[in-house]
Amino acid sequence: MSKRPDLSRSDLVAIALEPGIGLGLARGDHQWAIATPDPAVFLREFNEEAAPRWLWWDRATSDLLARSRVPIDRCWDIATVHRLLFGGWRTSVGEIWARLHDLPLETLPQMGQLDLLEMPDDDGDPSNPVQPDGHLRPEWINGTAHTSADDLATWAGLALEAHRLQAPLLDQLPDAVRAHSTARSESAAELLCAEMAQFGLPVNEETANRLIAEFAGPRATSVADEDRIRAERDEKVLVHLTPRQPVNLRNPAEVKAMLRRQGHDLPDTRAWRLEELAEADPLVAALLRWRKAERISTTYGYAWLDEHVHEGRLRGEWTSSDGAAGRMTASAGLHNLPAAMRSIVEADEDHVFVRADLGQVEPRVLAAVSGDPALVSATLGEDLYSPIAARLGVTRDVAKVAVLGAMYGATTGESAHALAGLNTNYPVAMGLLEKAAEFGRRNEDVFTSGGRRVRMWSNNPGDGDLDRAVAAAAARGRYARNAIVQGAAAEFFKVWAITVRRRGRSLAAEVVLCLHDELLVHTPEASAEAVAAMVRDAIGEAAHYWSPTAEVRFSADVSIVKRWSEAK
DNA sequence: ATCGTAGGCGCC
DNA sequence: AAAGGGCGCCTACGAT
Repeated sequence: MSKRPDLSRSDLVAIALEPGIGLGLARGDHQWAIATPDPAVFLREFNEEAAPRWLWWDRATSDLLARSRVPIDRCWDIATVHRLLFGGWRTSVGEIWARLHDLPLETLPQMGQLDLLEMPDDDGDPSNPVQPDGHLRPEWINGTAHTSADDLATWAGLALEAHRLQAPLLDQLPDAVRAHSTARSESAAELLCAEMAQFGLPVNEETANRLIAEFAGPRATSVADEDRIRAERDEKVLVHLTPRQPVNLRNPAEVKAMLRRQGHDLPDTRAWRLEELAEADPLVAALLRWRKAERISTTYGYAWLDEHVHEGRLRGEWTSSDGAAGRMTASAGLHNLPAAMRSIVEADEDHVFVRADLGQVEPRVLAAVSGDPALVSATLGEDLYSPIAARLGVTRDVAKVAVLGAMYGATTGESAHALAGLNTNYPVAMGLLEKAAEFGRRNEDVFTSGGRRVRMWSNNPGDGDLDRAVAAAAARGRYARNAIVQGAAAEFFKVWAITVRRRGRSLAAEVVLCLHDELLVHTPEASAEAVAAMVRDAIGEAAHYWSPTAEVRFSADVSIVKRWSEAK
């Protein structure tokens, strides 16, 4: 193993890092072991010199890179690409290796279980990362076996081998070129997720405390105090009951019974059903107000603040493709913070947010992935629904509902009539959706335009009830119909996000939030205008890289704000 | 006690 | 306008 690798930009170079130990690299048939307490320093140097495409096993490396802020743009994350290829999301390095080598999953060594008594005696040489049965050794996967830079070089070498087996699987997909490009963009998005988790979302804690107090009352000083605050909140609803009686408002069945006694016979007590009754019945109005307050105090109250907000940063876990169709997910309320609380998200001193959200992204994505000429031409203007409405001879609202209904699988209501018009005027797009739905009903996996496998699920084999089987098939049809659009939109969005991440670096701009079609970029005030222009320009760049149909137009609302809640 | 599920609601 | 797709997270409750 030589000391100093000679890398070039076109190379694919596998890396494995372990702080305190060093850095292992592998390229072609060569491996390099560099013993150093701070491997990121070396990696940063190599990256500046040559910027090859870095290859690594999984999120563990992304997390290390995010922590040491190594500015990497081009990468390949084996676990992320595995999720693209196989669908689903629960996976591990051990399972990935096994599937790439056609090893039985039943014999997969269990991580973290010290079955000392059952240790087989023909376990082989523990310094070899590969067991005699072909599986990877758990201590190598969880890193406890990485005790030297040489070990890291070996581990990087295995990542290279995994890539050699993985890349050809992308070639088997209908659009191999596109699938490879998705593999690269999804890998970079995974790195972005590690960085967002690390950086956190800027929050003004003072504002947060004040707002929570407004919605949920003061911070409880004791358990008894907490009970008192809850009882007071409940009382505002119960006071409307005649005769007065105790009702557990947190139990939907009791609430339903309470409403029935009040003369409202409802199948459930969901807010949209209650809203139309609220005007006439003060009890219902009070119940809706109660639910909002209860929501904030239980989910986004002081406990949430204490757990997830520290030193002005809200931090949660980010995953780049956990969603069924490959959407990003985030914990700690980052994706579902109530609108009423978004004013707590505030840029640092001398900083602002550039906030941008893609307009009508899903129907535009449908146009791109189907190539339907009529739908493509509808994307050319600012508003996509107006030309559709004109073509169908309906109002814009009806056209919108119909298009959304077609993508979500709606079967009833006002949109049903307009749906027929969609079928005759946009047969290519509607045909693609129907084809996906048919796959879903038949319980066959579907693929996004970028090549992501979206897994279907089977019925309970023991459950022979025909109605339920039919209902399940219909549900899979709606699911598949939506997944090919939602999933492709997620892929396009991620390309946009990583483009902004890359181009924002020289402007000190940091992507701090991704929300399906919306980006929040934390930016020094001085470069705000430049970042806003870049974010806008990045849409075209992302579309050029991603879009299967070049003519489709995408656009975004971009604004410069101090707080997330501002502007739109 | 601990787990999974259902109803509910927040967001897209 | 209709109530269709996705996610995370809360409480209550029944099964284990």
